[in-house]
Amino acid sequence: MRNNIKQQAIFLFQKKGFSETSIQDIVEAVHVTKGSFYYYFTSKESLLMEIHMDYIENLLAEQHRLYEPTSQSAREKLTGTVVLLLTKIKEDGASARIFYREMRHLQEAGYSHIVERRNQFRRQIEEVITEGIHNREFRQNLNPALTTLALLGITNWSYQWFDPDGELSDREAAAYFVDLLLHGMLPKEHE
Amino acid sequence: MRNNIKQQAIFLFQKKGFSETSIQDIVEAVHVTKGSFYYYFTSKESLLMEIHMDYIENLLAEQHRLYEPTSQSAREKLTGTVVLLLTKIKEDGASARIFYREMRHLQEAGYSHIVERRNQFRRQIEEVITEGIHNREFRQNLNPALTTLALLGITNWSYQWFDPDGELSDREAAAYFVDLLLHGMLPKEHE
Amino acid sequence: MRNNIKQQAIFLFQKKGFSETSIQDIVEAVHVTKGSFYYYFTSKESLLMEIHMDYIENLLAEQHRLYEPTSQSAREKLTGTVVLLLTKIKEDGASARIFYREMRHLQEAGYSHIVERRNQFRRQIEEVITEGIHNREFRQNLNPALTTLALLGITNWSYQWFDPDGELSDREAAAYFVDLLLHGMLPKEHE
Amino acid sequence: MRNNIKQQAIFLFQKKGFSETSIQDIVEAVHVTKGSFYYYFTSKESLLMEIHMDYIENLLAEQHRLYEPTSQSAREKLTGTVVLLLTKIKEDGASARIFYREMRHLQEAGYSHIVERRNQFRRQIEEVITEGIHNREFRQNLNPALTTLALLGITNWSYQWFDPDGELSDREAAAYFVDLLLHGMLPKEHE
DNA sequence: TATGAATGAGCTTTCATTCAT
DNA sequence: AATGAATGAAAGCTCATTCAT
Repeated sequence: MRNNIKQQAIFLFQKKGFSETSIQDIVEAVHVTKGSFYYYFTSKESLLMEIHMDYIENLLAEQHRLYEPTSQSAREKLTGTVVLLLTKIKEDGASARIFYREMRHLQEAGYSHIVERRNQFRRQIEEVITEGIHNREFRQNLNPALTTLALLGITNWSYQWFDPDGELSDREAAAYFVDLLLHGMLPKEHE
Repeated sequence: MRNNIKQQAIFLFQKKGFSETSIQDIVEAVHVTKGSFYYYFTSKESLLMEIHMDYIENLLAEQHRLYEPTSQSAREKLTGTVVLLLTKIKEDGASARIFYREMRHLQEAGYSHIVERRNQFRRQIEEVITEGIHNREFRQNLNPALTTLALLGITNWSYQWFDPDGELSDREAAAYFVDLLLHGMLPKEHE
Repeated sequence: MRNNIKQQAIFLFQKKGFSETSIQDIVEAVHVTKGSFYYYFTSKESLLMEIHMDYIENLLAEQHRLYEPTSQSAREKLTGTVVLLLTKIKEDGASARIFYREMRHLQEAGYSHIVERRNQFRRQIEEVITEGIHNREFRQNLNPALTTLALLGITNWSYQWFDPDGELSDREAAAYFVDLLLHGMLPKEHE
Repeated sequence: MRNNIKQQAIFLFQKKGFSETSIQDIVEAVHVTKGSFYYYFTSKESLLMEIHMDYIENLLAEQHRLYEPTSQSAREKLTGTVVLLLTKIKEDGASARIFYREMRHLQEAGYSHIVERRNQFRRQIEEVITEGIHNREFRQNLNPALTTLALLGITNWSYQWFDPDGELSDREAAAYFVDLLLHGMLPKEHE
């Protein structure tokens, strides 16, 4: 039940937006009464918070799993990150879209917490890039912070156009973006 | 007056969101009455539409001006595009954020129109890239559509973190992103 | 309209209690819509506050008028006070009952204000009694504070049983209570 | 358990009011579940009725014990009554305050019953006064009904200001009020 | 050109109560 | 004896919009 409500809410928040989705909308979709909703959740906003928490904690856990093996090169980790983010769209696209759009409806305390976790995710990517620079896997004059923001821009923007049922698969898109990021748009000198 | 209302609305929509901003909020900010608002605008949504139209039409006009001179290389046009988009944040940040966040509140007719104009902007970037491939300015196996989406991802995501009053200027950020897109992250072979 | 709402609210609050009276109840009695209510009052509680303010300010004004003439004896002032309070029941009984019963529904700020004004009314009665003791109009071992509380107890309790349409008039009740307070229940010594 | 619930309810009803106290509030205070509440009480209102019954029956019993000994003078009985009522504040203040404030939430049948018992208490005081008049303990032109209401006003109003932990004890307050009622405020003639 | 009164639909939330277990 | 899930009605309040002036 609790989970049922959450799933329907994710679907509706993503489709119509948090403010535009009423508790009525949610309980109608789940075929229960408003009373039931408030038996399981203390407020509409606490439901949103829970959705945010589920999403970011899961993402951080996957990032942790990805970066753990010390044997991997920075380049492999970076590729893994892009794949992770694009794959998430297929599986968790609705949650992700909510995450990047409805955060402002959280109240101060929850908001700060989510921002902190979100920054953590970003900083860990920055570290991988810094590592790659030291390794000489990447070029020396890269700016890790800006490069991370570029990477996140590319992947997060995908939530606006990527169609999991379209011709282009998540892995193909990820592969293309990694290649673009690594090699750039210019022809190789010997071409 | 009309313009006054629009400016305050842009500020409030950006700060609090479209749904969270009431007509009351707007008219209080402008120091007029609700009646006045409805003298100038037929609905809250038509005001939003107008804000969207102003933004996209202005953007398309600037794109037109940028791409017109046939003497320019694809690379120069691309650089210009990134600079244009990042510069807009400083000057028009609020409108831009509304544009990418509140579009869903437009009703069908307006929505489609905006989407069409937005696609037009995107396709014209695609064309520049295609041109550059033919020119051999860019490498031959670039995917113009995906590359454009990467470029838009990087620039549009900037609205989430770019601080016009921060240390990094809009031009510096643009320069870095263009360089990253063109050369990629890997070291040059002879390095 | 504003006043109309207030009058009906006073009637309903007195009859059913503040919490038990819904905005719906009030607007139905006035034959307007809920929207109208909130056009005139910012909240149910602010309406209650206004009722309290009207009541206590009016009472203090009447007390002021009563105590002003310096020619009057303490005894006359005291008589006037009892008459004032009992007369108010006939004219303002509903407001009075609300005043002594629903104060706790005011929020902190308003509550403190009302308490302060209420104490002021009480202290001014105390002063009259103190004055009468110095004058030797009253006996020397009276406790002004407790005597005032006794007087207020007698009059305020009247709101529980006094029927303005009954056989006993307000003036008769007042006369009796003044006499009782002044002379007590015991027979005179020479009786 | 049953009693536990009742005690907590008395505390909460007195502190927050009947309507403002939810079943949830009560069961949380007792550390049981809502289901348990309804195992012991049929409704919130029946709990209130029971509190009222406990209070008034106890009060009547104490009055009975007080008035029984035929040897006592009317004056002694009256003094006993005032002491009884003021002492009750210290011991049963919460119940008393509920009694005089929340009666209106009882439904018709229970309400009438309580009113009847309450009147009985009042009438028995009236009888003592009537007795005292016949005895010539009190002056001949006393009105027993109004005098009783004055006495009840003084004592019941005490629930609004009397602080059992303050400097003034219940017995001292009672003594003062009895003295005031018996002798009045005026100086003795030979003073 | 501008106002202010009025509306009605809808919102989030609370709560006494029921009932199968 | 006690629980916890579920309900439905109603609460206070907000808000885009209308319209006579």
